Amino acid sequence: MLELAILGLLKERSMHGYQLSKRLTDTLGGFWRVSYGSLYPSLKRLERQGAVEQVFDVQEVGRRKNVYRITQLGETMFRRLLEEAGSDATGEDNRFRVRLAFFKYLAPDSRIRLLERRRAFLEERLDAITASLPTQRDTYTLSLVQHGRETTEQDIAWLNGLIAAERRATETTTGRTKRRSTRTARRKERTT
Amino acid sequence: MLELAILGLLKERSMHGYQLSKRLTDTLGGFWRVSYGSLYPSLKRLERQGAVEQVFDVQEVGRRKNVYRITQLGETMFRRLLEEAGSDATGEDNRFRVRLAFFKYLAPDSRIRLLERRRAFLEERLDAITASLPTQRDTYTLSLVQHGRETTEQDIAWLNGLIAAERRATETTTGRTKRRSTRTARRKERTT
DNA sequence: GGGTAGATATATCGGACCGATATACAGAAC
DNA sequence: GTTCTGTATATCGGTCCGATATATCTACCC
Repeated sequence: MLELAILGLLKERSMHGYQLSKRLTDTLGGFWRVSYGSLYPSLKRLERQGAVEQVFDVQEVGRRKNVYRITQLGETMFRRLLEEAGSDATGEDNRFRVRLAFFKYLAPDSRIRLLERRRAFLEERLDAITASLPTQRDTYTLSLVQHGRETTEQDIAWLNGLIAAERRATETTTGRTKRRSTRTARRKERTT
Repeated sequence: MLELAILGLLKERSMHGYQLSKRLTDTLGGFWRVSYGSLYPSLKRLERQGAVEQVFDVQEVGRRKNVYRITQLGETMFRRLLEEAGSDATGEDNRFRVRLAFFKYLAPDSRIRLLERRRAFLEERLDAITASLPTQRDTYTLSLVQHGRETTEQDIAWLNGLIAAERRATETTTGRTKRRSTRTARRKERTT
């Protein structure tokens, strides 16, 4: 995940570790502050693999700053990691966030596929939460689970918005080719 | 974190690993499904430390099931871990969820203190998010960050509810003992 | 009986990531 | 001048994850 994030950020412009860390906490909306204990080793690993390389600015004399630039191999790695079907929609929530942050590099249909898988995952989580609700006898765990339910519902609503927008964009593009087809009725087909 | 969770669950009743895993995903509202790759080693570690011990049920003959019971030492450890001011309100979100799940074992004033620290942390996060909003030029990261902002706001509102409820409970209790003293003015005294 | 499918149950390995900690230099504040 | 805050890199021990392997129990069908 970290490798994907680093490569994705370095695609935009070359940076050093400290900057990467800041940009990362920014684009991830405050969740997941990367630890330097993972960032710097990861950066070195990527350099060893030839995915990134150091940029030596002649201007900079005094202060030590390890500025990295993404290589061709790094670009390829980035594509592979981004496309990879892995446990991205599933599993830890930040996994999905990182992928979403680099959605612009993904093909529209891949985007929709990923969003839908994420939604399916969250709907499963929602079902599990709802099922576990009546078993909560403790005030605090009850509140915790209820709040979790609401948050999950809002996450799903947000995803629905993203999916709809993505479809609209696709439709407009294809619509330019094949005129009429203002159909928006989509089949929900919940696998329950 | 896992140790705290295990001990807290074993306080209610003795269980084996598989049961612990299920109960944990339940009480945590679907976030954080513990991996067996951390659960079983953790259980062994706790046994080695004398915090838990195996229960041998004579009835059970066939199937191997390692049922664990919390010991006196384990109870002490649980107290320590729960009380511990560590990076609980701060840092990873599940840390806080686990603590909240065992709030009933915490003194009311400790509860309020923890909730307020959590709120302060989330407010800082909210500020950071708001500050980073105008820098987002990408549609997707913008949406991501905006959604993060809303989620954080709702988290804070939820915390406010919990804090209010906690205060109401405290007030009623102390009111019964020492009549007047509707003092609610709290000194924030941020240790910055 | 035989087959197999799915839930229950434990275990381990390599590696990703964290949290704490140390170090050092820059610029501003006073 | 000194002190404080922000920038910057580095490393260590340890927790936790994800994949994988294995075995048993229950339930169902043929």
